[in-house]
Amino acid sequence: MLYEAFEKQPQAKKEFILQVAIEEFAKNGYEKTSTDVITSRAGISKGLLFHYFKSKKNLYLYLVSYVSERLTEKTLAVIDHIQSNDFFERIKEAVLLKQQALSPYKQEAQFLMDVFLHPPKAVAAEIEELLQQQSAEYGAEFIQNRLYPAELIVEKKLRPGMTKERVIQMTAFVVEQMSAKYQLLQQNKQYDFLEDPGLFMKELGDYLEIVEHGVYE
Amino acid sequence: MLYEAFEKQPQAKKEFILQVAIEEFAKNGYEKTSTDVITSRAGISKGLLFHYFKSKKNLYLYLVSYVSERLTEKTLAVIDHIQSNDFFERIKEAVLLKQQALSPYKQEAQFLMDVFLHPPKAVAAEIEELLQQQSAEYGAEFIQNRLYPAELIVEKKLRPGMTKERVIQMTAFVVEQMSAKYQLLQQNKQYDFLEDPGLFMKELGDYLEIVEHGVYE
DNA sequence: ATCAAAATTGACTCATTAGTCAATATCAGT
DNA sequence: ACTGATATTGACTAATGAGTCAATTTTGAT
Repeated sequence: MLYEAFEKQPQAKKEFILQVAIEEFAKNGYEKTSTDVITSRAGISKGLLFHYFKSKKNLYLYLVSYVSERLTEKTLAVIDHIQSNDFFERIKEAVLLKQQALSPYKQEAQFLMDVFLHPPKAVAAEIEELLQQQSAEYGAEFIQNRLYPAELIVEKKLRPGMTKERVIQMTAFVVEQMSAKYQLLQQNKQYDFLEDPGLFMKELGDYLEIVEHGVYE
Repeated sequence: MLYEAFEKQPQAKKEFILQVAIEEFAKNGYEKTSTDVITSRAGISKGLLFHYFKSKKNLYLYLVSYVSERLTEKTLAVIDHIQSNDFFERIKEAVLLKQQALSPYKQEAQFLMDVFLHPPKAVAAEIEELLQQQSAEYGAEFIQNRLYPAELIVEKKLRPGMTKERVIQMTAFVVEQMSAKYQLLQQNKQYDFLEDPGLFMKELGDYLEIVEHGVYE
């Protein structure tokens, strides 16, 4: 078993160590995070951390996997509670629900977003592989289809030349880029959109309304 | 005069040193760039670099200023060559022209984009200030108005409830986020959109077409 | 209580890096 | 050629950080 020394520790201790590590990586990024700081904050010796994980890189990859799994779980749990049966309403509802569900996991969300946006060169290849595997395992395609269900797009109302694929592509683009944009604002502490999704949802709503009118009729 | 020891060097030498530094910072980011590598590649001693710039931070800020000025210049030069008188056509033309104009300055473009996207904490405050000042000096507002000229939006054709401001906001959002997205692809060497703007322009065109239909009539 | 295995420590190594400074080389004016 | 000023060097310092390991503590079985 990989990391068996670590895994056999009591759950509370494991979680505390991971939490500290996530905080540090989220705050400083991979390179600038010091294992000395992690160990002293977590109240364990340096030797022990390396006994558990062998290397900083392994610790980081473990965290990526751990956080990704947890957040995917939360996202999945939320996705079935969506009520709306209109394509665009549904997306707004989904974004809002997801935001709410993830609001207790701000550091984790920030950590993961950072992994995607600035994968440290030292671990880029391994991360790619790991996320690929995990997105297969957890059915990223399935989630995508729940989030942007093609069958809710009213084909007959589409403008000539417009396709469902293009609708989905543009909508996903808007949602993803908006998330990234506000993530950046949040990282620079200019806005906390997990606390108050108002501004974010307003801008998203404005854009989606334009998209809706842009693809239909 | 700031950095007078450096400024009084022959132009060619100055440019070579700056070029090397830009390359290194663009490739590695602020933290992971080593002054040892810069000096050895530039063929000068370490002491000399610090004689010129006092600190790594100063060198970085100097580069931000230098690159930002040069690229803004190039952008300004291009902006008057735009022919199109349709709001959306004009934007596509502008993006393409700008892309072409900046294609000999790939490293610089990447460096600057990186400064915006991941400002190193150690210099974040100074950068903010510097860019603020420079955007005032070089008339960022002016450029913005040339790129997204409100007077080319046909007010009478706008849907009820739609405003010119919202059109501009959404259009700018799409253009900026597309640039950021492809910048990231380029950084990960998955696509070179300065060499071949085809894919980029296709996606941008698709989106802008939806926006156009979304705001008019 | 004893003892072997496992957990844990923290001082140490080795590599790296920003920044310094005394020594040396170059140059300009006489 | 001489000299003072300026340009340039590169070995050195001090700090930091990943990873190691011999020594110590804890644990659990008998």
